[in-house]
Amino acid sequence: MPYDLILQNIGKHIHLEPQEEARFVSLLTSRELKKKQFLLRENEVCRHSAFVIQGCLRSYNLDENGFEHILQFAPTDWWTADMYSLISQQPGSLYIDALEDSEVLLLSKKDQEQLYHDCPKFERFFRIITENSLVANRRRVLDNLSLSAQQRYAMFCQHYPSLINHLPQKQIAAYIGVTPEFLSKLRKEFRHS
Amino acid sequence: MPYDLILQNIGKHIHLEPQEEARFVSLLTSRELKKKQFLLRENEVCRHSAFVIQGCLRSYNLDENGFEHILQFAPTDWWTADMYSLISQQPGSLYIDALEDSEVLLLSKKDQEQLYHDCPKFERFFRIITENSLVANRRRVLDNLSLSAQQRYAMFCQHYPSLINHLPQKQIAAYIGVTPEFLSKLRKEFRHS
DNA sequence: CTATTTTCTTAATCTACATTATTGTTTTCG
DNA sequence: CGAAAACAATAATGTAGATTAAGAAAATAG
Repeated sequence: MPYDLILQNIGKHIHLEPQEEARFVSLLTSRELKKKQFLLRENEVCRHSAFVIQGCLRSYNLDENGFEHILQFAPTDWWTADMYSLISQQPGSLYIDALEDSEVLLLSKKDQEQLYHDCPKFERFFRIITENSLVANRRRVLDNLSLSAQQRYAMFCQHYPSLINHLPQKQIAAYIGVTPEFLSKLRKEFRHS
Repeated sequence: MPYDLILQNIGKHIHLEPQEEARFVSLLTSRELKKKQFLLRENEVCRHSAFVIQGCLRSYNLDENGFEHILQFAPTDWWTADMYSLISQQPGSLYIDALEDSEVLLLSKKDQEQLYHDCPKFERFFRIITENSLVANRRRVLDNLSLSAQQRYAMFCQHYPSLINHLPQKQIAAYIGVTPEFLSKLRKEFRHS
């Protein structure tokens, strides 16, 4: 069964009894995504938290010129959602799609809130991973304000070594905030230093 | 008593019984900060969550050239902390200081976790405000990637109208990620359009 | 109230990064 | 497999925003 990974993921922060595990997995639905297939589009309402058990997703928006800007990569063992839309149940601005053939487990907002109510441990779990995500995003805000493109690329390599050889460079460029052409230049300098 | 504001702040998301309110406020300590006085410095361990009841704080870091980059303004009715340091209890990279004479209420990490344990409602409260902060920070990451300085300034004016006339421009520049000189130029264009 | 410090404006010059264009390479897929 | 599409490298040119400098205005302190 494909639930080992998500139960392990939760187990990093809270301990679940067998019947709590059973209850939890009973709420999950599975969904396969082919490469480039969308889990969510701009202006849709996000109704689920998604946990990646295979493959890799990304969430991004489009600017007024149609360029993509990547908010998050979600490889295996990561959670993803348009948090603004999920919380407010208003149309969001994010696209979420698959960078390769992938599989996700979905937990609906309604079930998630019911879980919080029935078993506060789950609220603790999501409180903790939300805190961790907040720390990472605050770090990224400050990095974008205080580091050069060269330094941001170095940080990315350091922080996500497994993604570097896995993702097309243009995706990394759209994450650190430079054009693919400029990243190509940066990498050349990198090699010679 | 100066606890009305913080109880109201909490009351926006959860309902507390009188004895829960009493328990909560008994854990708070108050601290006054003169303008420019620090609540936290780089390399210190952050041991408290802070709630501003008077004045305005800011959290920022220094880049390799000694320039300040502002992560957050915390006016009256806002929470602030170095979340990375608070969670990990490792030395952090943030400075937190007062932009004007201010007063904060402090809740220690230990007491906060005890509260979570004794009364899950508090965990819900902090889960919710952490989610809201995450949404705001993700929005800011994408704005920094996809908007021009002009547009980021316009967003700031729209999102924090009360801060615009309250803060020195150089602080706003250090928040949106431009030099004060360039912001001055932007504002001139703004006026003539 | 005055002196000092901090903040704001303006303008000239500079640079990190964007844009555009071209060519070569790799991946995808029928 | 072979054709098409996506990706990457390189280089010439363009520009948003940085840097430097200097003076004016405002806030602060003594």
